[in-house]
Amino acid sequence: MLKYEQIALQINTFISEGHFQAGDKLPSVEALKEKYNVSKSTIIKALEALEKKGSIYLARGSGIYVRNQKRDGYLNLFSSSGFSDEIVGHSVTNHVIRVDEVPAPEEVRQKLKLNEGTEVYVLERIVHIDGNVLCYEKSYFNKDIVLYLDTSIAEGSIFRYLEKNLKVKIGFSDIYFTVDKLDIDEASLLNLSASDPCLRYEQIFYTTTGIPFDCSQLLYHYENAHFYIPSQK
Amino acid sequence: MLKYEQIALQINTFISEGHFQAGDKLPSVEALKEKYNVSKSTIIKALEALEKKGSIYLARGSGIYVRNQKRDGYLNLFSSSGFSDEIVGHSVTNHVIRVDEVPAPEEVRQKLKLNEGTEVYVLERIVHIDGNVLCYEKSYFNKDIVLYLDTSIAEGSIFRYLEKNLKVKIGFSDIYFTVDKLDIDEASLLNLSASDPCLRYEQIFYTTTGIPFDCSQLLYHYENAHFYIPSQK
DNA sequence: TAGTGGTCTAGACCACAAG
DNA sequence: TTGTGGTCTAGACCACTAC
Repeated sequence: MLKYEQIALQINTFISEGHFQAGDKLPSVEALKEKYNVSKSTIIKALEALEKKGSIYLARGSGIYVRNQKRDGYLNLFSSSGFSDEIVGHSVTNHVIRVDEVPAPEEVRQKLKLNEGTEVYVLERIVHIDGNVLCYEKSYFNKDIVLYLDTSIAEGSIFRYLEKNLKVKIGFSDIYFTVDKLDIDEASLLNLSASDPCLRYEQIFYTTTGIPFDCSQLLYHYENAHFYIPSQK
Repeated sequence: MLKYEQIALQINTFISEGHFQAGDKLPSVEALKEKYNVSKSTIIKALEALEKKGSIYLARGSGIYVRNQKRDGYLNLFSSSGFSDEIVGHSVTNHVIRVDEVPAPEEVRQKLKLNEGTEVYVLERIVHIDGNVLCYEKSYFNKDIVLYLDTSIAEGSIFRYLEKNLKVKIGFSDIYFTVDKLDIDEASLLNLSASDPCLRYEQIFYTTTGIPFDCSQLLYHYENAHFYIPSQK
């Protein structure tokens, strides 16, 4: 683990353990630099990582402050590679509907940049949070990257599996979403009624080298899903 | 303007002028460093800014590549301080319903950290995009920061006015949203029907020194509003 | 193994907030 | 004016990709 990551982690842990209130001032860069025995740039790099996550804000000429904590139960769309890591203190369970290997549909082929006839993994599952339906998810995976997938893996955190077991390096993603009405079939999956609202959410994940390997479509339950984005100018 | 900002701007302009396709490789850090006559760190800082915006991605050991361009008409929630700057090639117009000075409601007082009885500006307006209703917006402004506001200002870009005229330094913001059904009054504002879907969106803006000065509630039209987030691991 | 991005340092200098 | 965050440099060394 890199120096700046370690420092960021330590400071973050210290904050989330409740040693600071929102608005509290942290030690100055100079002080932190001496505490951790590293150069100024390294401290700043660590602090910028925390700022990006929404934990703190850096006020030039003034100091380093703890930011408001996000509302409980809100999904942070910022650092989003799956839910499981995000919602601390809530139980997330996945109910797998199916895992299959099928020829990639036209639309998926384009998004994953695959040739005609290429097979992909399809995964359908329902995600529950604290026993309530959070969303229905349909994902397609490029088999060149996601070498293997089965139901028991899909019941857990796929991204953790990809990183730890398959050594996939997840780089970035594109998120697109819009609000819509549910059709009858979709409604039954979410225990809702036809024409109820939903968030239609699409996310395409790329490796660090820019290969798209996961194209997912999600339907979020309008009463159970809430979102948060820490944004910066 | 800072060196790294200038470089970032130049590279970005070059890309958006269409000199590159998605996936194209940019010159190496070494080459850029010589081209712009700056140190390596400065180039990297510029590139990281572009990466954050979603224009490029940096692949260690491989190179710098142009990222897919976002879908047309999608609002980029990442760098979001108002719409006007975001949606290039689309006409955005604001129809102001009212601008008033009122005692801050309880909820607003908490979010803007104001004392009881403090007056705030309220602004209500409808935002149109290419002639269609995009959203209804109700904003409250801290009068200590937003010293003056009137209808003609609210018809334009408030954030540009705040930065240029009032020298407000916008730092960061918290975004919260959820999907919901419209009630009758809300529906009529958006030219929709009661119980149609909508995106209920709230954003609290802070100055660079952490003072909350704008607390806005928006209702997005479910057929006309689409969103995009370039996300990174 | 060559080339590319990324980390880290030490230190000069700048820009802003707050007293 | 003081202290604090932020930019920028030059250069050593590291980690990864792709051949």
